[in-house]
Amino acid sequence: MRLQESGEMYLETILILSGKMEHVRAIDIGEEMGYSKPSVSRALKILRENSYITIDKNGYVSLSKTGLEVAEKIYERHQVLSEVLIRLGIDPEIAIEDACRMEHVISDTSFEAIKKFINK
Amino acid sequence: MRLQESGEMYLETILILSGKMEHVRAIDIGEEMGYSKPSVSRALKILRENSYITIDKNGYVSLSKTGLEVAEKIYERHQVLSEVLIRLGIDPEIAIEDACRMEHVISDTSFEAIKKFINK
DNA sequence: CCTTTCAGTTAGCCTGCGCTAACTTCGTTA
DNA sequence: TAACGAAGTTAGCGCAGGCTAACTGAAAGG
Repeated sequence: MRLQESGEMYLETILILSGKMEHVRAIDIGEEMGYSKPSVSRALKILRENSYITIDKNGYVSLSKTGLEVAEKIYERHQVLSEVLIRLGIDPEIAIEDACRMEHVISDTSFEAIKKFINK
Repeated sequence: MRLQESGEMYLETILILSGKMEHVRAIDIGEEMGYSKPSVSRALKILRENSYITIDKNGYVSLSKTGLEVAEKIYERHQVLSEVLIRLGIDPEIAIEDACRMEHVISDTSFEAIKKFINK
């Protein structure tokens, strides 16, 4: 199952929250993303059914191997793209917003080229 | 009415086709974009209701002032972003595909910064 | 111990935007 | 003139992914 932009955002959010708190629950994800509980509940169900995450009996959400791979890939893009835009002189707030949308639409090829470019 | 990515693509396509042919019809747009006639018909109806285009009695589609502004804005982004990616060494085919998705998600601010960057 | 609160789920709605099937309309051609 | 083909429209489906309302179940407090 091919993950949509929405699914990628959930995985990235889970990764980020995992760095901030011991246990990540659906409610935390909803608060972070500004979504309602049912929206999160359904999204997590789909991610779980496709083995991107696991949810234990306490409701704690963890990324699976593939989920982590996706989340890290998107998060790296987020970081690198923000960095590029900020270096071009854009206000960090706007840069981050734009990076957040661009991170889902760029091909691996283009992203690698951009990354290589800023690393020199 | 805030235009979605889909609406922007239709306007951009109309602009491009206007440069290639005398009169642009719904069927031409559908062929160019790979969409069915009903999809195009409905999209054009919405664009017409929101005054982005006009359609004369022959079925010839024209961009209105605002429609043309949007189309040119998107088309410029398309050109500039493709150019940037190609300069980074990316295969033109991939560069164009990526530009085609990025053109809808970048803020004016970031786009202007990127444009300024490649112009020197 | 009962009640409240919090987290999560289920049911079902809405919008955007693809699609097919089937109809209309009109111009060309046998 | 009858029929065919091309273009456009209407009706209605499907999926993604938001939402609210309302339910369940467990923990916590008076």
